[in-house]
Amino acid sequence: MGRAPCCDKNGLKKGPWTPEEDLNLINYIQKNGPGNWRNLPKNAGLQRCGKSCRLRWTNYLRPDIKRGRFSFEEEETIIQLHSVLGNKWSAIAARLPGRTDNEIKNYWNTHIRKRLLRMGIDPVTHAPRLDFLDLSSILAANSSSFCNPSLLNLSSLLGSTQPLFNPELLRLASTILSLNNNNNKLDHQNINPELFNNPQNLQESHHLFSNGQIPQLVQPNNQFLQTAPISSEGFNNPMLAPNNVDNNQSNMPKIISSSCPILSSQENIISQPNYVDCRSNNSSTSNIPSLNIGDFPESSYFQNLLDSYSDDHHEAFGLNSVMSTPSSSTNNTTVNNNINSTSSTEDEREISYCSNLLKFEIPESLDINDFL
DNA sequence: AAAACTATCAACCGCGTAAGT
DNA sequence: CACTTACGCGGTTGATAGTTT
Repeated sequence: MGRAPCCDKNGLKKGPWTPEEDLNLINYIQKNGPGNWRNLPKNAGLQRCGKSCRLRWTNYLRPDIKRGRFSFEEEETIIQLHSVLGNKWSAIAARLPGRTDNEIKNYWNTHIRKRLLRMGIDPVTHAPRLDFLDLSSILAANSSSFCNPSLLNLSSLLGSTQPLFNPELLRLASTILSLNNNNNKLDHQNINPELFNNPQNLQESHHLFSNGQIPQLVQPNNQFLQTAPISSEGFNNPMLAPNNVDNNQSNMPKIISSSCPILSSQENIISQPNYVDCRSNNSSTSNIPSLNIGDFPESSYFQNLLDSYSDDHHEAFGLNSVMSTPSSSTNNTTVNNNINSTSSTEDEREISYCSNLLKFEIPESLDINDFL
């Protein structure tokens, strides 16, 4: 069955609305209320298609529309909801009072999507993607820093806009570690467990485990990445290593700390309930939690990062809170002390996701040419 | 100063579907 | 039940403002 045209388009105006047209539409809707869009233009004396009138009203003229920059909380809410709902812009907009689906869609495509790509996160699946990264440009731009044998802060290496749980960077870190290890084995005690919380990094870092055994992980799609049993020798497994280690006992590059405001717990170690609890001092396999990320069928890597953060912060950003209390997200200002929710710049927001996750100390013997 | 390029966002288009006849 | 109509949604376009060269 052919679709009926929404209106007769002959002689109807298109393009940007004039102030007079806006006034006509506002006046008419104030008197008669919205609805019956097909007849509205004729009744309101507008040479417009009803669809155009509806769009103008719902996206621009409606009195309850909130205009201006999206707050950090709104942005976080959008990301979380998108990880669950996908491109259901109207559903997302329903949870963001004052924001229209069109506005959210535009903001997603022009800001959030690009940021996620820079972070190495697939904006569709919210899963880490190595192929989205242009690591060569990053390295080239910072090669002078690499050649400096002194302390290298990865944050400065990446510039202020580069996030630090970028999977490619984690892979680079893994490579640095492996290249500089004379025994081609890791000194597990110096490894930030977050390095392995990314399933892809974990998969690619399989050779880094001295015993070749990697904890079992379940991806969001519930497929097992690694099924090898976990060694009972906890110290051979970086995910289970105690955190009271001596960072000075090796000439390995040292991952000094993890202090990402979103990701880290007060213990400076990732609390990632859906993965391995790195805080455990007990190396027994019996204490390894079930690594199932299936609480939400469409949960994502990023989702879990955010949720892990929220677990430690009174569910300030938990998915449940977002889903159940549409307006709470915009009112919540307790999320993070490091995040200025209203005045943060684009770069600051990105940094807030993951700043200072990793800091590396690069030994003098390391040759940057190996990476270029 | 001007051309070229990029980012933004309002508006349009076509499709799916609920509601009406 | 079949058909028609209207609405709402998501993808896309294009005008314009801003930035870079």
